[in-house]
Amino acid sequence: MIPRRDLLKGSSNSLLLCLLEQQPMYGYQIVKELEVRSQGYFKFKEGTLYPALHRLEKSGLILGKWQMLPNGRQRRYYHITARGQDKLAMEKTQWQDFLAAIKLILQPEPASP
Amino acid sequence: MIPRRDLLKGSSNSLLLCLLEQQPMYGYQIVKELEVRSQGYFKFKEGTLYPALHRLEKSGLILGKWQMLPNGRQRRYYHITARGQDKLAMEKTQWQDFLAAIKLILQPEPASP
DNA sequence: TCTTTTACTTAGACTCGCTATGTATGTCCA
DNA sequence: TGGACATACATAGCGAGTCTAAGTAAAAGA
Repeated sequence: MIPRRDLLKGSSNSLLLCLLEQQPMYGYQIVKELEVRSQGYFKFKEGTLYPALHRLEKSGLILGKWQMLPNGRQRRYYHITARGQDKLAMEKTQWQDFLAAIKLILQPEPASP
Repeated sequence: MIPRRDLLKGSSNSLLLCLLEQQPMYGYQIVKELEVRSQGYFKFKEGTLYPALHRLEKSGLILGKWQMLPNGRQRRYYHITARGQDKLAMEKTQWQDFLAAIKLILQPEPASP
């Protein structure tokens, strides 16, 4: 199985919002979580993930909060915002529309009788 | 319905190969055909389509042949090659894998008992 | 101590879809 | 005849987003 990660373009935002809707997470955790849940398919690179998170935060769709761990280390936990939830709902719909359009090409409808 | 054409990235090659597998077509026809079949969803721009066709031809996946019309005009008909058919079969599989991975994120599997 | 893992950041390359423009001809209608 | 519109292909340059690659830093484990 060869993952086609270029298919990701345009979907990564939705994936991230979707994860963060389920619970707040930090970057490194997101990478691991995506990999585990997709059974190894998604392996976000840092160069993909962090800029994406920064973009989402800048757009007000997520909010990052630094959190201090007992051992003194810091993690940046991202929470989805209300705007982010609206956006996610919209993107899910758009994703369905896209799939439907693709299906029409791959399996052309027979002409109506 | 707002088409999310950026989802197209990485899928346009497959779409084109898929169309051309069904029958040889020329550029302008492809644009129209995609729009009709997808019920208006896909509206390839020239700046998307023609470079894509050139790339596919350069990779040996399709083959363009100029054809003279009775009225003296020329059209470039593209045919899928054997390599193109192999590639398409592979991309369909990869597309399924991608969908499966997405689904795992959107609808997390319940933990096994 | 040394390696691996955790954790975040960013610069630069590359791909690919888009806008915009150019060329040229055919068709339809007034 | 002239103008508008559809047909038909091409490409330069922009922009968005993913990747490679490198840097920083500290905890955990061998």
